[in-house]
Amino acid sequence: MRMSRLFGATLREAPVGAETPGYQLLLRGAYMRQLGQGIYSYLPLAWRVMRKIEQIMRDEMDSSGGIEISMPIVHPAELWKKSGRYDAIGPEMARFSDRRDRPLVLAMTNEEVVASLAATEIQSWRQLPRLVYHIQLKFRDDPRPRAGLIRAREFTMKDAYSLDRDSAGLNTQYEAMHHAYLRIFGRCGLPVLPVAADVGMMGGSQAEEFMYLNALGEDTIVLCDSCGYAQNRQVARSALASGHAEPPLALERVATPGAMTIEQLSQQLGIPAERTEKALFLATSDNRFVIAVVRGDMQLNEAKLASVVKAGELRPMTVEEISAIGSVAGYGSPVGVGDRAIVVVDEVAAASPNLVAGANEDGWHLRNVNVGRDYEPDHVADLVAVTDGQPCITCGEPLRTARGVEVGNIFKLGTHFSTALGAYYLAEDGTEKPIVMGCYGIGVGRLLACLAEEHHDERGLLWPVAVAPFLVHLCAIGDEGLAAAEGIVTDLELAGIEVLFDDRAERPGVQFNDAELIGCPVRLTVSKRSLASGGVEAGLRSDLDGKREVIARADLLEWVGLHTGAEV
RNA sequence: CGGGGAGUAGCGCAGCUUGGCAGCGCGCCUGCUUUGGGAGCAGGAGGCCGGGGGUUCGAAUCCCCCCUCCCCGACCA
Repeated sequence: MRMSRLFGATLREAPVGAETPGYQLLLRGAYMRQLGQGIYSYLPLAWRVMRKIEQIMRDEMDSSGGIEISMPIVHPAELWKKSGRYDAIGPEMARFSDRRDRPLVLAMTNEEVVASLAATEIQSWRQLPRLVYHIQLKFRDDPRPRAGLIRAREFTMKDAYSLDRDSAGLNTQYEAMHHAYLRIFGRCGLPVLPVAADVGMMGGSQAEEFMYLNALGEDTIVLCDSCGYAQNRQVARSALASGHAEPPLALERVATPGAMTIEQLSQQLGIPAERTEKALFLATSDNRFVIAVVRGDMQLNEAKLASVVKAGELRPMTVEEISAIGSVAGYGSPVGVGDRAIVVVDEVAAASPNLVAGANEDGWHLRNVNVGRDYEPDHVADLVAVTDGQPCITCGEPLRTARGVEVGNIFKLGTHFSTALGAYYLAEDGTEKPIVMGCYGIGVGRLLACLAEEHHDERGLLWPVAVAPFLVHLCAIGDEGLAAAEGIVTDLELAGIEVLFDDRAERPGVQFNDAELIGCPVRLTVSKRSLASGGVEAGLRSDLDGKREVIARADLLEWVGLHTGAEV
């Protein structure tokens, strides 16, 4: 490819608003341009990287028994109503209607379509297992897009769906996808960590996310360096002491004027926070009231609570709502008001006797509150957010937290979608059974963006060979260089090597800077000077300060193959 | 949605407080010179100053409304 034909020019300065280094370089290097919030055009360079990533995905999906299909991006709303997600999802899904007012949606993902296809195409156990996948645009009206392709609204996703007779089959395909994903990220050159994740509100029994650990990530991951425990904070647990062993004491009112927070409370009463409990008053989106209780020294993990009460999202109750159920903001507890809300108590708080809790009366608390005696919880469950330094649940060593970008996930769906959309098969024993599904996604653009964050230096991008837009960047300096370059390009391209040929009449400094910005693995330079010393100067992008060798034209292919592992 | 910030040439910015010719750097075009680390000289093109309304003799500048984009918090590949 001649650089003079490339669409898009490199920029000396990054446009405002591009905050992360990888995103800035992708813009400066003429890889992509923003069209609107969370919406991007891919220029030729990024498009080539995308296609290479996709090809790696196809390769690994196919060798895992997958078959590629292509499903629509516009779906009848009816389909999503059948699965229950039309109402469950909210404004994140783009909804519109056609000219006859039939409601449509833009695909966020394709479980419904796959289930609906399976309903017509799969009749017999003999046709299972199956794995279908496609690579296609998705639209999610994300409330807050950011960091370029790390979090876009329109994005390309590789999504695969497994169809099985039973959960044993699902487990097999799930495991296969787990390993395929590790190979995909490995081949692309992105370090990832699989972590256990929340299964969300659509049911499902197991989920893992593939995390690229980076400070710009939006997920918090809980890690144990000693035993390798790694889970999303949404589900992570730690080994926590369950409190003091002492017999329950008599309930006692205590005046605590102005003690609205745990900190003030423990100061006033001269007791540690772990001898208190705090009650959080929350409401579900369908306006069910929830009182969540955790020990005073711990933080509530809302994702865990939402999963217990099967709520999509939770909001704090208003002061008015809190008084309406007989409590007072700042002095709340389930004691005496527990029957007016769903009471969910963290298992550590439930096992801790004689805690100080709110009296549901302004300025008063209660001593020696005991769960089960003073109020009856509807659920006792793990509700606590893990924080740095807490002991690991498997080995007891201190945990640490890290930020990560979720670049892929695998998910055991079960039979929710197949039953909702009528995807049944006839089993060997003659009975009709629902197909057991799994789904497996990777964000292609997000993967590209993560690669840019991972592989760059102060001068520009630095692509791994497997995904580089071109293997070789050839700078031709001056008329002599330009004349000699033509033949070299032909040699390389005939050998199957992708060359980005800078045929512009730019000064050497401009060409070199652009080459470093664009970041192809090999840089070749041909000029009067290099020709005088016997050929073409060759160097690696990853070793800018390393020695550059002059290679005879006849030995170029060998040099490139040797230094990049490329087939020549 | 809540909080903070920004829209002026392709990109980066000044001008706005105190109303009076729309500017600077880079990039772009033409010519000459130059050719191993973002060249020099000369000449040039390019603007609904985000949009609408208002105040004023006069608005990029003051007032009101709207739109867009970015960043920080609740959600996802």
